[in-house]
Amino acid sequence: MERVFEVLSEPNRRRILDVLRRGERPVGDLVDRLGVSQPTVSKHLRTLREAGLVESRSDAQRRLYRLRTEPLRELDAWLEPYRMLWESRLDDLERHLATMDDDRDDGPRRPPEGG
Amino acid sequence: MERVFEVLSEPNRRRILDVLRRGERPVGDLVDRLGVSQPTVSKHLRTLREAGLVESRSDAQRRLYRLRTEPLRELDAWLEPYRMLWESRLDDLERHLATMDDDRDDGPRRPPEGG
DNA sequence: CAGTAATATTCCTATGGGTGCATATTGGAT
DNA sequence: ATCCAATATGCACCCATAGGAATATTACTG
Repeated sequence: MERVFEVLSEPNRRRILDVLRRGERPVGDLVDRLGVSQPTVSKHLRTLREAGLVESRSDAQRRLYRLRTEPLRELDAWLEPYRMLWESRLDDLERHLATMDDDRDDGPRRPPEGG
Repeated sequence: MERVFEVLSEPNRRRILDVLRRGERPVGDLVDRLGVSQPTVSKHLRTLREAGLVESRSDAQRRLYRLRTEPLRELDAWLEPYRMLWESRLDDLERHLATMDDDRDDGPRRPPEGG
């Protein structure tokens, strides 16, 4: 699970998956579509393969890559208990309350001026 | 989206969310439950807050943190087109075929042995 | 104001990841 | 064997990040 998130955090890898969602593709195709170097694509494919997100088969010199859904199913399963939160009306209530006492505290802390 | 994946890739942060799923909690509670140092928890909470995954409100010296579902909904939306893949029977067919010509190629390449 | 509890931030260091460039490997054709 | 096309790997560099230890900040109490 940890690895799945790490792997999916890279934008080019998600783009690769987006392409493979349409079907099997050779590396060269992905290189063209992503507009990044061939070694970079190959490395991302390796990462994806080791995470089980894609698999490959050989066609002469080419390698055809295709999607594997299993890790994505696990991700979906991880999400499930959270999904229940916003699918219940409970969440709407909480969001309503949150709107009322809005106390975000982003920005950095500043020292008291003049002292 | 990218940031959401990065943030969720950290195990302690996912554990924090798992706890907050049950409801609002002060930092000290999270420190106890996770068994990691207080500064570490505070840093993770900051990361989570900046990613919109949690929000906080003050209760005297304490800060109560609670979950925000919005980024998780986005994650869920990202998953949607992929979910369609395994929800259609098409995927079962593909997996069936994949079982037949199984040519994973993980491990490093080895030179041909002997002549 | 002094003291204390709860939490946040800073500094430092070690580590992992992405990319470019060069090169190795694989498979097919001649 | 040689040459070419397609893809994979190795190496160096830089940037981001997690964690520990120390310290700062905030809020309450007397």
